[in-house]
Order: sequence, then C-alpha cells, then structure tokens
Amino acid sequence: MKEKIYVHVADDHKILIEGIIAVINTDEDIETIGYSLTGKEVIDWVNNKDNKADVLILDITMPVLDGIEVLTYFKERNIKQKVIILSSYDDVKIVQEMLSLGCKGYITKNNAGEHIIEGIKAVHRGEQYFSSDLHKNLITILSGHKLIVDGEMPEDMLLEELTERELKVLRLISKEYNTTEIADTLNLAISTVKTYRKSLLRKLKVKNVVGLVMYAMKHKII
Amino acid sequence: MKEKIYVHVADDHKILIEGIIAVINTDEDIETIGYSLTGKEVIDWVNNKDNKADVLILDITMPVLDGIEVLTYFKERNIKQKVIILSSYDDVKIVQEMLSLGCKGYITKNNAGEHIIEGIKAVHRGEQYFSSDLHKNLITILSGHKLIVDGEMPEDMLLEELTERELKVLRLISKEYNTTEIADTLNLAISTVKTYRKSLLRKLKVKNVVGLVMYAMKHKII
DNA sequence: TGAAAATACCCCCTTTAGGGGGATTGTGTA
DNA sequence: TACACAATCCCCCTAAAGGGGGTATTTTCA
Repeated sequence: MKEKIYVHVADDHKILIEGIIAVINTDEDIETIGYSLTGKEVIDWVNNKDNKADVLILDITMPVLDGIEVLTYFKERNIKQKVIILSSYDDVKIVQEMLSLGCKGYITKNNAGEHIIEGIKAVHRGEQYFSSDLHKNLITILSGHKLIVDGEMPEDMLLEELTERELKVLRLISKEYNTTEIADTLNLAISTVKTYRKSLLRKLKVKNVVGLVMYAMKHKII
Repeated sequence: MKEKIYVHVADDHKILIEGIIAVINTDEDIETIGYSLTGKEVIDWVNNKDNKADVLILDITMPVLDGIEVLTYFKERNIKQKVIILSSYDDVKIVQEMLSLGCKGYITKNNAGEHIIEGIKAVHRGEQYFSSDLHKNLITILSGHKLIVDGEMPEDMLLEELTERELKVLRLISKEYNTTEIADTLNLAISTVKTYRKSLLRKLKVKNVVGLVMYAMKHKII
C-alpha cells in the first residue's frame, strides 16, 4: 500500500489556494492538509508538532512574512519539509535566491496544474523540480552543476550578488528612508550607509535611486 | 426552469483560472464557458459571435493586453457583457479607474470563492458588486452616488489628479532621467520640471522620488 | 592557513533634489 | 466676466545624493 504525500499550501490569495487544492486533490497519491494565508501562519504551522506535511507549496509575495523570510527561517532551523516555490516571476535572480535558500522546486503560476502534481511527486522523491518554462540551461547553471549545454548566459542577466547589508539598505531606501534615517535604523554611521548606496548603484548598474527602487520592485525585494 | 449564467474567465495564471472554475462550478446556476490567458484572447473571444457568456471575470495584470485595455475596448464598442474585475489591488485609484471604464464588479483575490459566486449573480441581476473588504463608503462615493452614509472619506485615500505634464514627468523620472534630462526631452526649462517634481511630491503625498516611483509602479503608470 | 569578501568607517568634492516662495500666459467654464 | 487651473518660467536656499578615493576589522571558505 502506497503512502500518501501530504501537502500544505501557502498563498495570500485564497482563491488561488482553492484552485491548487482542487487540482492537487485530483491525484490520489497526494492530499492537502491545511493552508496558510501569510508567512507567519506558515511558521506557526511548521512549529506545530502535529503537522505531518511532506511538501510545502509556497508563494513568494505574502503579507506579514514573505516567502523569502519563510525560506530563511526554514534554512536557519534545518526544517525537513520540502519547499516548492509557486511564483509569478520567472526571473533568474529570484530563482537563484530561492535555490540558495534551499527550495527544492520552482513552478511558475503560468504553468497548469499538472505540473504541480509532477513537481510535488518529484521533490518528494528527493529530486529537484522546475517548470518547463524556466530555461533549461538556466536551471543546470543555477543548480550548481556546471554543465553548460548549448550556450553562455546573457551577460546582463548576471548581476553581482547583493550582501545582507546591501539588501537591508535597499529595503529601507524603498520605504522612502533617506541616508540618515537608514543609519539610525540600522545603527550605522551615515558614511557607512553612503558606502552601501554606492555599491548598490554599482552592482545593479543603475544611475540613481530610481533604478534601485525599480530593481527592488521587479525582484520582489520589497 | 431557471436559466444558467454563463461565465468566461480571463487571467494570465492558469492555476488561478482552474481554481475559479472549480469554485464557480460548485454552484448549479452558473457555468463557465472557456477562459483567456491574455487580453488579446478576451478580445478575440468577445468578437466571436458564438460566445454566449453573460459575465466576464477579468484580471487586471495580463500580458499582451491588460485588463484596463480590455475594458477600454469594451467601453468604446458598447459591449453588453458584464465585467467583474478580479484583482490583487484594493487601491482606491485602481478601483476608481475600473469603475469609470464601466466594470460592474470588483473583487479582490483575497476574498474567498463564495464572493465570486455572489458577485456573478449580483451583476447578472444588473446590480453592482464589490468585495466586502473594499470600504463601503468608498464604493458609494466612487460609484457616483453621492450618498455618504456614515462619515467622511479618510483624507489620504483621495489623491489629487495628476495633469498630463505631471504624468509625463513622472514617467521620465521612472526611467532614471534626472531633471536636466527631463527638461531636454520635453523641451522645457529646468525650472519648469522642478515645479512639476514639487507638485508631484505634494499631490501624491510622498517624501521623495522613491515614493513617486513606487506610486508609478503600483498604479501601472509605467 | 591565507586570500577574498563583507562590514564598517573616514575624507573631499560636485551635482541633484527638494522646500518655499512668486509670476505670467492661456483656456475653459460657472 | 471673473475665477480656477494648467502650463511655463524665475529666485533663493538647504539637504541629500552621488563620485572617487582610502583604511581597518572580521568572517567566510577554498
């Protein structure tokens, strides 16, 4: 007798959760057990000993705590449940960030329901799973297997990684904070924050704070 | 014998469409007939004489043609089908714009499936329908019925309209142009562009250019 | 263990943004 | 016709952003 795979779904749009559950439950090997509407609910759920879910379907954009913060929490505590990111974005930077935070699968919302079922089964078997619409080369490169198959990456897609501090500064910039306010918030000297602002402009290859905010919005850093 | 209400769903995320259809089909008075993944598909569908849908569920953010453009098309051609916007945004400005373009209902994605069914039935009866999470006063005011029921609007929700010139400047700001470059592009004096920048900050009640860009992104001005 | 990267701070300097006024034209409309 | 308002330009001034260097400590990781 085959054991069922138990799945928990987290997304801030309830209608989407209902859809995912409807799709997932068409497969007899998989069963959904509960859902979360915010990142905080996910954390509460994972800290509940009775939770017996094997796989978590996680949206990136959620109120209270977003998917990135949830994944970070998982990574810090070595939580065993496999996570599949279900996202609107097929952006390299985001996929990369999610992978580095330990997610096992990445499916775009454009992909039909069948892929979710495939994905759940794959990560449950211990494999990695990615939507077919995420470019194949990209995946092999990002996964750390250096098997470039048939071409180089477009140069402008590979921006330098931002450090923790730079990300924090970028998030505060996006909240309309000026340098002084950021320094106060992070308990840093104004000169230090200025340094981070300059490295952000350099790394993201943008002209000014407008470019920074656009980057932050596009990449869901805020 | 009661006639069924036929519904067409448009959203760029197929998984969400599947969810909506699953939810809608639980009601025996409503039946879904087809879906669209882009605004262009919606236009094609509406131009097909065989289409017998009564209600269109329309997402705002879609590739090729977005919900705003679809609604504009509908308005220009006096198309009879009732439109319900299904959106992530509960932003006043957006709701207002959609209403002015003739949509009959507005439901946020945070709202559970039951509301969609309610909404479909309401607009089919010729009523307007709005998610309960959209503030009631807001709705009566925005709909043009000047019946303020129990209080004034929160002041900061009603932002001043931007003029043509201000919008042009805002769009260029969002392209990382500085004041001098904007002046050159629009053939204006630097002082003039400065004036527009100041009025943008004042009208949108934001602190700096970051707030302007955030506004522009949220309101799909860029 | 040793080099690289991240973190944190400093200097000097120029350009840009933003706050607070004011003025002139033209157009539409109550 | 009087008034509102959009569009255009001007002044003065301060605050903030950004460009280009530099240094010292700690952390990370091959």
